[in-house]
This record gives sequence, C-alpha cells and structure tokens, in this order.
Amino acid sequence: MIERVYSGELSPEKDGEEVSIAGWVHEKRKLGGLLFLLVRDRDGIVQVTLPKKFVPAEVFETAKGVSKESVVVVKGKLQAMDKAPGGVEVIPSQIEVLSSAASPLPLDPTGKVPANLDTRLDHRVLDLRKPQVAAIFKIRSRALKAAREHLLSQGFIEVHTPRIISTASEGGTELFPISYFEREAFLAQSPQLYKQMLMGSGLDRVFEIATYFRAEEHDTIWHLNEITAVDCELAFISGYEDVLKVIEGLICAMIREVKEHCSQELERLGVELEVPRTPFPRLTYAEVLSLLEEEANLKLPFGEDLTTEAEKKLGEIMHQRGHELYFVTRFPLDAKPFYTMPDSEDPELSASFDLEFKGREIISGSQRIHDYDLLVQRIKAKGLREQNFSSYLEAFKYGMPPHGGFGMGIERFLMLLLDLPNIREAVLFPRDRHRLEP
RNA sequence: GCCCUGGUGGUGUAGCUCGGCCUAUCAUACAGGACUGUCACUCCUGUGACUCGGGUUCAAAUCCCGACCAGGGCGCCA
Repeated sequence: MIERVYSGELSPEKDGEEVSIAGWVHEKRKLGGLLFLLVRDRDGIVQVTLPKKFVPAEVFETAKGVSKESVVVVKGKLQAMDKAPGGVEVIPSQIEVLSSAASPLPLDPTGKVPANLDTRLDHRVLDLRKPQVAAIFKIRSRALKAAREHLLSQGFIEVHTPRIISTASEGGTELFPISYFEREAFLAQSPQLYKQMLMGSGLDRVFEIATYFRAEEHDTIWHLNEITAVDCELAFISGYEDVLKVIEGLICAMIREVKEHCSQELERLGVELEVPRTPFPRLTYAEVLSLLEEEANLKLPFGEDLTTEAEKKLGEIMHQRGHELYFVTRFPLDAKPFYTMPDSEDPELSASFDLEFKGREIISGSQRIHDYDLLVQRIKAKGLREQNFSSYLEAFKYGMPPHGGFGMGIERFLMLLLDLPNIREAVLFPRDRHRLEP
C-alpha cells in the first residue's frame, strides 16, 4: 500500500509531524507567490500550502500545473494553522501526480455548479466524489450492516436463493427473460417461493439481502428495474403480528445504527433522525378507507389496493398524528398474491400488511398459507397453473409449519429516510426503463 | 402505456409570451496574465452553445410539424 494517512486523522496536536496524504485535487487557488491545493480523500479535505520561497521549485511547479481532480500523493510537514480549514495544513517537500485528470470535467465535483440528475448519473464516478453523494452510500452500508447484525441476533440465518428461475409463474410483476442454454429462464423478481420452501427445511428463520429484477415499464421517481431488498421469513408464527414485531425491531435497529454512526453523513445531507417509538400504529385496510373518507373526503371502492393519492393522504393524516411509520393490515384477499393467508375472521380479507413510511410503501408481507390443499385452491382461483408450481408445492406436502414474512426495498427505505428526491439517488448505478449505462 | 413540461458553451442558466435591436445573458469551468493567507480568493484578457430534420417568413433560439432525449404526474408494481 502507498503510505498515507487520511485527512480525518490530522489534527493540530500533530503539529510538526512528517505526513503523507493521498487523494484528489479538489481545488487549486493561486495567489502569486502562494499556492493552495485542497486535497480530498475519503474522510474529507486537507489543505496543502505552498509558499514559493519555502518549498522546492519543482514541487511548486508540479502543484501549479496539476489539473483539478488529479490523484496526488503529498509528503510534507503538518503544521497547525488557525487560518487553514480544519486548523491544519501540509507544507509539502514532495508532490507526486499518480494520475492526471483530463479537463474540462463533465461535472463539478465541488458542487459549486449544480448538475441535473441525468448528467450526474452519466458521470456517476465523478458525481460520487461529492461528499454529500458519497454520504448516501456510507449510510446505506451502515443500515445494511445493522439489518444483518440485528437479524442474526434474532436467530435468523442468512441465505442465498437463485437469481435464475424457471418460469414466470408467480403472477404479478413482469420478469426479464434470459437465455439459459437451450431453454428460456428468468431473472428473479423476489425470493418469495424459495424462502417459503426453506420454512419447510427446518432452517426456521431466514433472511436474504439481495438484488432483484423487475421488468415493468414504469418510469417514476419511485421505481427501479433492479432493486435491493431485505427479505425475511419465519416459521411457527401464531399470526402476522409476530412478523410485525420483527419488522419493528429491524427498522429501529437500522435507524439507530445510522443515527449513532453516521452523524457526519447525516449532517451533510441535512437530515435529522429519530429512532421511532414502538409499537408502530396498526390500521386495518377498512379503517384506512373510512379514515380517508372522513378526513380527506376521499372515497375508495372496497377491494382495490390503495392508490398513490390515497397513500399520500394517509401519510399526511398520520404525520399530523405524529407517526411517520405505520402498518396497514388485512388487505382484501383478492388484492394480494396467491400464497397470502386468508383472514381467520373474514374470508374476503387476508392476513397481510404493508409498512408505510411517510406515505409510501416500503415493506409488504403476510402470513402465508401452509396448508397444501388451500394453497392449490388459491393458485387455481388466481388463474395460475398448478403444474408450474410443482417443486414449490412439494415443500408443502411433507410438513410445513405456519409461517410468514416480508420484503423491504432498501432504496425506498433510504429515499424516505434521507428525504431523497429520487430513488435513483439511493443506487450507485441505477437501472431504469432507459438507463443501462454506466 | 397515457398526460403535462422542457432541450441554449464542459456544467448550470437568462432570452422564447409579442420573430428583427442576439454579433445570445449571467455564473462556473477552461487557457493566459497580476497577486504571499486563500477558504465559492479577487482583478484583467481570451476560448466555448441555440438537440436533430422539415415547414412558415424578407427574417427563426423564438412560431408550426415530426423524431430523439430529458424532467414531472398517473397507471402498472409481491
């Protein structure tokens, strides 16, 4: 490794030490006989100060000629200096340009001149050099670390189900077809059927953090064609309420971790977080319909999923009541997939739920059907073909415990957590209807 | 897929309503110059753009049509 320290490790107490720093030339300011280079690394920015009379001539010339965003290694003496940003500066004895950046730059990594999202995504590597953009992905990493550790601590084991699946048989969302030797196959849209099958394996509690593919031609700030999800499934539940408790623990663990360990990143994004109180409110679908009619004068027909408008209105109502996170439960059975358990009291309803965050759905889940005959009946009722599900159904023939689970879209979670204006902000290299590069 | 809005130097924009005073505004970036404490340094000089195709007109960045691209809303969405 090239010997160096990160800018975050430099402090005025280290005055006089010989240091080596490495990074990108963030800014260059020439004042005749005095030259400032601002060098940016993963931690932040450190000032390199070159008084012409006190640094070697070739070092001064190198610094003067280096283009913005070039990669440099600077060796020199650390100096405590009130006038310098961060209170320290480096007086270089040596500057090496490891990689010279071409100019002009296609966008401005200092963020002085704004760029449109499309331009930013076209030049995403440069865009990611902005501290506030990088902050999103440091937070994403932390949130997923917390999710993984929390679920492991709750007795879940991490699994990996296939990305390549055989049939477009689940119904619902569109699949991307791929060529699999002499056959057609598809990219997985979710681990749904596999995580359920694992409930019959005795693994008992599983989770998967993975990428999924959805071929819908939607084109909104709220949809992607390649997403990352945290999926959980747990067995021996008494009802979907057991699943809701897992979700509450998971969400709180993720937000707590980010709040405690990403204060600098949150500050850069101008976001203040609060760990939500539990339990989150639970509203039934029927309660939501009457609430919307009473408080928002919005009448929805019973039986259909909530519209975008209805979700937003509900979000406003719940916000006024002091809740950003809340469950909507017991959706009409017809609006949910075939494997959803019917409600024990009302056969028109289901043991299902969504978690809403600021008026948007981030989690969807349910108790699942574990009875073989009922499952076959529901597959037929949805107009699907039983034979397409034979390997899935086999898992229900030889002993399947009651179980339930959920899937959470990570990008949606981050978008709402950090108040990002577009879901593409939460993905390094987003895939949408039109974008396949970079 | 439907509806709405837009496309001007590398980047972000003004100008379009009401065609001509546009040899196109401003900022930033870039090149050159002055400057020893900058921190969006300052100052001087310079380079650089009307998405493409067709139409109307004496005259089009500006009006009309089409294509392409982008942004937003809706639908779709485990």
